[in-house]
Amino acid sequence: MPSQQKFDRGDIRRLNAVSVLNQLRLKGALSRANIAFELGLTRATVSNIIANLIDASMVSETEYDSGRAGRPGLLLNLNPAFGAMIAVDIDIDSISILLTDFGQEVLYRAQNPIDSEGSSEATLAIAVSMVEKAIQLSESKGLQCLGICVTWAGLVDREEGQLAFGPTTGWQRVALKTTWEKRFEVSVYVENEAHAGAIGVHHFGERPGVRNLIYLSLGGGLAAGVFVDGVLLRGKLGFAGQVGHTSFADNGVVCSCGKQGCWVTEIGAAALFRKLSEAGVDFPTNNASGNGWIDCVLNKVELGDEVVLGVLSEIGASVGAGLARLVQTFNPSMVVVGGRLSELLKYVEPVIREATLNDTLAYMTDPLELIVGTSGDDALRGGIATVFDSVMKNPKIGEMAGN
Amino acid sequence: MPSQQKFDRGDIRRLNAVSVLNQLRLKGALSRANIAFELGLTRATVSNIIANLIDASMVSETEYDSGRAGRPGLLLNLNPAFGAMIAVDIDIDSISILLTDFGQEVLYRAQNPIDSEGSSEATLAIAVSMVEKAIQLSESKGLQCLGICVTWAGLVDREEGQLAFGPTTGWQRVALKTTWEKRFEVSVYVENEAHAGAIGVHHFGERPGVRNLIYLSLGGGLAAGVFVDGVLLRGKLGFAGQVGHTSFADNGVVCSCGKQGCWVTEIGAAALFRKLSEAGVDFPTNNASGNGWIDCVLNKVELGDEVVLGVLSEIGASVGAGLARLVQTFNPSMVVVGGRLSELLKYVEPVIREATLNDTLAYMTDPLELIVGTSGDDALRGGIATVFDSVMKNPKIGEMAGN
DNA sequence: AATATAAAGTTTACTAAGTAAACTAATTGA
DNA sequence: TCAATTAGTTTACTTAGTAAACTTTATATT
Repeated sequence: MPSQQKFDRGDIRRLNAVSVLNQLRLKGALSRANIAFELGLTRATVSNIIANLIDASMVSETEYDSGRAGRPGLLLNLNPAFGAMIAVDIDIDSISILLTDFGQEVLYRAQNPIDSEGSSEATLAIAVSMVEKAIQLSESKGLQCLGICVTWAGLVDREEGQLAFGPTTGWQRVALKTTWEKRFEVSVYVENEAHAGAIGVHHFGERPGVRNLIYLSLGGGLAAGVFVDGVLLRGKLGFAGQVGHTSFADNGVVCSCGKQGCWVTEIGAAALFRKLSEAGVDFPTNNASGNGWIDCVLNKVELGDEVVLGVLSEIGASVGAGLARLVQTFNPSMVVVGGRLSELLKYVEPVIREATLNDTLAYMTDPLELIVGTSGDDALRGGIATVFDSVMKNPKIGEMAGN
Repeated sequence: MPSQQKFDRGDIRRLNAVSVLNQLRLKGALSRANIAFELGLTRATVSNIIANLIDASMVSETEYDSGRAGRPGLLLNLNPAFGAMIAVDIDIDSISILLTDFGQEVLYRAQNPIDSEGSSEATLAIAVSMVEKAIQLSESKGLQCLGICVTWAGLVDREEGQLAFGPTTGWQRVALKTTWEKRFEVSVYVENEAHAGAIGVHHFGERPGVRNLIYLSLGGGLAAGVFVDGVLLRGKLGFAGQVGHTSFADNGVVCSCGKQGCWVTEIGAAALFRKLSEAGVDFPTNNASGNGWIDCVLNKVELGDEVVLGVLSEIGASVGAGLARLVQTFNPSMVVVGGRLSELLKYVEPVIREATLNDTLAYMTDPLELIVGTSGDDALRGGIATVFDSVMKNPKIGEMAGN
């Protein structure tokens, strides 16, 4: 099968409708004429497409765009009332959920702790109850749920909709998509946490639509989501970006994966925990498998604790050295370090930057935008973006008129 | 600007015409009905497109496809007489050229030595005379030249059509596209050698069109060309795949790039040269910067020289260790090791395979196809493919009727 | 040998989704 | 007040598909 098969007239309408929705997503309120200008379509065509989208209640007219000479344009927006979208992130010791409307405004946000050693059944039961609550809430606002995206830091089989393998939890082949789709009667998507984080930054970050982006998710685990020429790198089985388990230190620590000296063993949460202990820093060590101790360390950093900053600098240098490899490999325009540990590492951002540039051919990084530390919601936002994209790419024009 | 702008009716015809040409490229002689079945178009539509392509003389009818019940189909092929395509590869100590017709049959192949320390002017003068000869030859066969692709192991600025920086030669900003386009009056493309090699394998290799492929070009330098979901990874500036200069050995040799312990210093030609010397192997050491000595080593390997095989095994282990990082990063279905040194390394292919799998999560490589050693023409073939693709993607239907 | 069946390619009528250009509507500014 | 300007709609047209009937040319069967 070649890379692309045939195209027919339906494709052109569908693709143009997606382009229109994408404009509204990226730029907010726009008139038909604005959109026509941006896309190079005629006003007639855009009017036509918009009529369909309004019929489908995906787009709504809001206010007039006055202030200029000439007839004022009628501004259009994604219709918030079209429905609700849900993202769930299952982390090592907590589950987070985010509910937004179709206009991508947050309606609800919650986080519940889970037992980091718990079974997949126990964990998923909590997730289910959180989703139920979110769906109730959206229905109470008259919004039907458009889809649910679950993100998770492990290998994900998107087609089967299952968690294929979790390096930290040990979970294997945990089915989710089919079960939840039956239960909630909406489309369910499963994504790798780093991939979702990259999607979140790509969709909602400082440069929406940035075409060449490396997103590093650094917490208990370590993985990357990479956008290449505007497309998320997935690989043959969808497991691309497992950079945490690439060898890094010659005489490193034995990793959970069985190998020795993986990058994650030098910069992941376990590495921080180990190095802080070695440095004699006083912090709660009773629950190493959770994330609770990180708050304490964060506190110390904010107070300018030199010893902790020293440890972070050491880790930052290793973050940069590894990033350099990725930069040489991908030649991105932007690198974002996210995940729980990025909240700490942003205090040693210069170290990371220097280590990265130091190990990179100068030509590669001309210029390179490096951001350390994000909102912490990257994966959740990426989950929302995933639901949004799949709704957007399948507008079902005509089918859901008067819905 | 969003990832894709508008689509109009012209696009659909153009894209379908490309799909048709792609079928003919991949599968050779096909009838209109065959193509219609493969692409899911109607026979009427394919007939229509084919009429255009025959008008443009890109496609020709050859023989009848009898043997079945029913009216026999008229088999179609890419029309060799449509024109000639030229690929030039500028290597460290030689220039190679390949001339094919539009049916991708080789018409001429040549190789000339160059002074590996020579100036860019001197080198390009030789390249120009080789191209002139090839063009003369194609014109003597009544073929007009459709394009020239020049490949080169260094950073390439495709848009400007210049060699931006050559790590081995030290060349900087050597303009080529504009000069040659003026001189030869045809389109000229410039490509990085590893990218071209990947294109060559993707286009002409054992799995044409393989969607997730890592191609490693291993010679004096070391770089990768990577296909991700069917698309060649280029990166922001087009410099993606510079994996040779990623740090690899903790206490490694100082590299030509100024850093220490780059992967290329452990597995590139210089590494082989160094390790053979250390092992006391007797081979011509008078011209380390060229490739002449490799033939001698190849000879020894073919005779089963244990010491040389030992050195190669050592290098093979490092090749595999580095490949593992790339496999973890890209999750490919196929890895091909090409370039001059691959002719030697194929004798230690099991070592490379084991080292690769040993450092890779098992889930990633289920299965992984690894090929070490190629025809040696990967970049040239990729150059031909580049010219072909650009002609194919811009069929100029109607414009060149009766050409 | 005559006829049925099968498949390839063409023709015809139709349709969807663009475009261009004219038209109508609603503002600002001289 | 009225010209200029811009937004959105309407109309006539074009392109490139589809479906289905038709023609052509083969093989298979009686």
